[in-house]
Amino acid sequence: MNYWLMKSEPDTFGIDDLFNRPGQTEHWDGVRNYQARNMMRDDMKIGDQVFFYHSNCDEPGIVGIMQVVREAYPDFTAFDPDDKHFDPKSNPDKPTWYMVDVKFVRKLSRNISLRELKLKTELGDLALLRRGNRLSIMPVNAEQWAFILGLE
DNA sequence: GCCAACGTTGGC
DNA sequence: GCCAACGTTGGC
Repeated sequence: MNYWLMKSEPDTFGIDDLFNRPGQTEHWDGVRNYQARNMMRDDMKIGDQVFFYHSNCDEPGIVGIMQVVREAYPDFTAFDPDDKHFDPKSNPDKPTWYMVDVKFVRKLSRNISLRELKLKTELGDLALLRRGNRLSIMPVNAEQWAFILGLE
């Protein structure tokens, strides 16, 4: 089993939005970065555990846990001209973009903030903390996962 | 709102 | 294939 971290802006889709979805499940659409897509398409498996990270907000940080419940399939929002993430170069016969379905597992008892994570030398290799990192999906190794949960 | 970092685009 | 211009991300 693998561990991941996925970012979302709480103003757009936060942990509470996932909690309130039917079945507490939602497709993770709108990823338009090849590196992030490749991880979803090639490496994300059912049962993988994912940190839900709130980005671009007052207190960016890890707020909850979800799990992968459906493996990669075409991101249909790329075919919709009215969708914010429409991509005219992607077509249903040969989709460029993929998504997975994720299900709410639990909220953390508190927001483990980016500010706090940066202070932990144990997390030196965490992609989130690397300079200039902009990926919206990134791997977390087992040690990092356990360490972060230990901060809760 | 600013701006650093980085990905993408398109002219050549 | 190079690289300048441009767009986006996301912390601050």
